[in-house]
Amino acid sequence: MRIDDPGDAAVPARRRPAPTSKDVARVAGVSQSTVSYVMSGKRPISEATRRLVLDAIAELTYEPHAGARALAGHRTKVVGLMMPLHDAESAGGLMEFAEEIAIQARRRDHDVLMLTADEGPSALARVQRRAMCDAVVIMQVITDDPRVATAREVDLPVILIGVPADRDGLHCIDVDFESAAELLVDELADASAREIAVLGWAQEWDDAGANFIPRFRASAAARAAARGVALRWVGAPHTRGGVEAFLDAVLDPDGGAHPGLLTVQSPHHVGAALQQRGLLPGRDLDLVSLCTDAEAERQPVPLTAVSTQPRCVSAEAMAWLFDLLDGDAPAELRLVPARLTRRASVRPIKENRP
Amino acid sequence: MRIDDPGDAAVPARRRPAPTSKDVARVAGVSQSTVSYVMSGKRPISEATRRLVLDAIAELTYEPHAGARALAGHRTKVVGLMMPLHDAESAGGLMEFAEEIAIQARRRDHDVLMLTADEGPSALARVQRRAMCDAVVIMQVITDDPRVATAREVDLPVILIGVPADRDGLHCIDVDFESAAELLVDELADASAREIAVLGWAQEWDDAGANFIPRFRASAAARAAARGVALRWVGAPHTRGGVEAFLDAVLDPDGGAHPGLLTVQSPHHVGAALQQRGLLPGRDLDLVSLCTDAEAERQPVPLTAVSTQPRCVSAEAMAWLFDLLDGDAPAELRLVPARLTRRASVRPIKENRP
DNA sequence: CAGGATCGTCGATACGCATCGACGATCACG
DNA sequence: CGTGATCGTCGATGCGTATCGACGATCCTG
Repeated sequence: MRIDDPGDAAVPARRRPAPTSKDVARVAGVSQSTVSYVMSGKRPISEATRRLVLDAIAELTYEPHAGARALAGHRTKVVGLMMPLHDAESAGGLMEFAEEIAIQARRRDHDVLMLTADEGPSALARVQRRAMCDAVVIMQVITDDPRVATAREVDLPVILIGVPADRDGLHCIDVDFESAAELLVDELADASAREIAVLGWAQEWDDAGANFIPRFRASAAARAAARGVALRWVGAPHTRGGVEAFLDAVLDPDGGAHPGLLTVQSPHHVGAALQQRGLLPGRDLDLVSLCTDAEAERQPVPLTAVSTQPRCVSAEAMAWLFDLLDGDAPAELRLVPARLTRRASVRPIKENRP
Repeated sequence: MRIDDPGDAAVPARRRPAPTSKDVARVAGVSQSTVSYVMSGKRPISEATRRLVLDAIAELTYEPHAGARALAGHRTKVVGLMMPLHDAESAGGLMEFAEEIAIQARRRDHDVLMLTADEGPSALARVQRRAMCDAVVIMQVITDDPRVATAREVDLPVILIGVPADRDGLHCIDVDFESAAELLVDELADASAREIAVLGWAQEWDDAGANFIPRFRASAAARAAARGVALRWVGAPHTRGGVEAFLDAVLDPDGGAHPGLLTVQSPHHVGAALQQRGLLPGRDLDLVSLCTDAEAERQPVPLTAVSTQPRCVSAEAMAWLFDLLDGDAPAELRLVPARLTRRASVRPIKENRP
C-alpha cells in the first residue's frame, strides 16, 4: 500500500496554499478592499476595474476563506438543517426533502450543515454560539416539540416544518393536510362512494405528537359529512398484517359494494393485499392515497393520489428563509397546497366531473 | 400576525453578543492565551488555573467562534458528506448511513456539512478552497466516478464509500460483498439446495457502474461452483411485475423441488408474490436476502438475511477518517464484513450445521 | 546557596476578509 | 474658470482564536 510516494509525479498541486484576496489584489493591481467590494457589490466599482479583478479571480480560481468571511462579515453562508430521527417508513420522502433543501441553498451560494434530531435542542444553542449557521430549518416538528422553546430563544432565523402547539412568533410551514383530506374525500365522493374507509396512520405516530393526523382527520370527517358520505377511520399499523385486518373489517364480505378506500401510507401493501383477494383498484373498487408521486406511480395500478410534494415544501421553506435573512418576513403559518393527480385506481364516472 | 412586538417581555436574551475567549479570560482573571491553552491542552496548565477557566467557561456558556478558530487554527471541525443522488429504492439504508456519520462526527465534537452528488466534483474543490471542511466522505462511489479524480487532486483527506476502478492512493471502504455472497450461497447449499436462483439488481444499477454487482455475482458463482450447486442469475427490475416474471422463470411449475431463492433487494415484493402463489418461505422453499436487518424483520416471514450493516460501514469510515486527521493511515481498501442472521425463511436441516 | 532546568503564564502577532473614513479624480453648473 | 458634488479607490482597523517567544517563579542538583 504505497502512500506519500516521493517519486510520484501525479501530485503537483498539493500543499500549495489557497490564494487569498490579497493575491487577487496583487494580480489585478488594485487594493484588497477593492477586491472585496467587487465581490460584494457594496460600493460602486468602474467596469474596467471590475473586469481586472474578475479576471484575476478566475486566473487564481480564488474563493474566499469561509472562516475569515464569517469572522469579519458576521455571516457564514451556511444553513443548518435539523433532520428527523431515522424512521424507515418515511425515509423516501425525507431524503427528497433534504436534497431539495441543499439544492435551494446552493442556488444561493449557501451550504447546509446537517444536524441530527437526537442531539436535540442543544444543537441549536451550539450552532448559534459557535456562529456556524445564519439560519436553521427544523424538520418534522411535532405538537409538543422540545426544540421549539429553544428555537424561540435562539437569536437565529428558524423555519419549522410542522406545526407546534404554540407557534406565536415562529415561522412554520407544512403541507396543507386539511385540503389534502378534502381533495381525497371529494375524489371518492365524486366517484359515487356512499362510504369511505380510511386506513389512517399507526397509533405510534399519533402518540408521538404528529399533529397533522388530527388535522387531516378532522378535515376528512367534515368534508365527508358535508358530502353526505359515511367516513370510517381505522388506525392500523402499516404492516401487511395491519392492512389485512383493515380490509377484513371494511370490505363487503358479499363482494358487493365496497366502500371507497383511502390510505395515507404504504399504499403498496394495500395494493398487494387487494390483488390477493382478486380485487383490482379502478375495476372492482376505488382507492386513493396520500403519498409521493413516485410511490403512486410505482404501484401495479397507478394510484390516484394526493402528493405531499416534499420538494415544494422545501423550496418554499428556503425561499421564506432567505426572505427572512435579508429583511423581515412575517412570523406566520404557511400551508403548501397538496396536489391531486388522477391515475387509474378510481373508476371513472362521467357525471360530476368537469 | 404579530412580530417584533416591543412589549413582549419574552425576549430577554436576544441580541446579546456571544461571549469570547477574552470574556472568559477576564472572568477567570487570566490571559486570553491561557484560556486557549486550557481548551486545547497544548501547554501544561496548573490545576488551579484550569479550574478557574473551566468555571468561567461554564458560567458564560462560552463556545469558541467557529470562523475565528478556522482562520487561526487551520481546521474547521467539520466533515463534508457527499450524499448520493436521490434514489427511492435505497433511501432507507442511506438515511441510516448518513445519520450514523453525523453521530460519529458529533462524538468527536465535529459537524457534518451536507454536499450533494449533483453538484459533482466541483463541490470538493469548493469546500477545499473555502476551507469549509477538514475532510470529506463520498458515498456510493462507482467504477468510473468523476469525483474520484478530484478527490485525488484535492488536498483533503477523503474516504470513498465504494470501489472505483483505480483506487491507487485512495482510501476506500465498502461492504464485503464477496463474503456476503458466499454466506448466502452457503446458507442455501447447507439447506440442501441443488440449484439457486438469484434475483439480482436491476440492469440500470449495473449500467450505472455499481461495481459491487459484479463482485457479488462472481463470488456467488464461484462459491456455488465450489459447492456443486447450479446458480441461475436473473437481473430483473425490482417491481412487482419483475418479481413475478422472475418467479415464473425459476419456480418448478409442478410444485415439486423449488430452487433456493436469493434476492438482493426489495424482499417484500418477493414475499408477497410467493404468498399469492401459496408458497411460504421456510415451509415450501428457502429464501435468503441481502438487505438491512430492519427490512428482514419487517417481512411476514422474517428472513434469513445478510445485512450490509450501514451503521458499521459509517462507523468504520469515520474511525478511519479521524485516524487520517491525526497522523497518517494507509491508503487501502477496507471491506466491512457482512453478517448473516438466521431467521425463519430457510427450512432447518440438522446435518451440515454446527 | 548558587546554578540551570522546568513549569506556568503572559503579551504580541497573524490568520483572511469586510467595512469605514479619507481622498484624488472627474464632472456639472454657475 | 472656480466650486461643489459625485464617483471610484485606497489604507487602516477589527473580527476571535491559535501559537510563538519571552519571562518570572519554582524546583532540583551539586
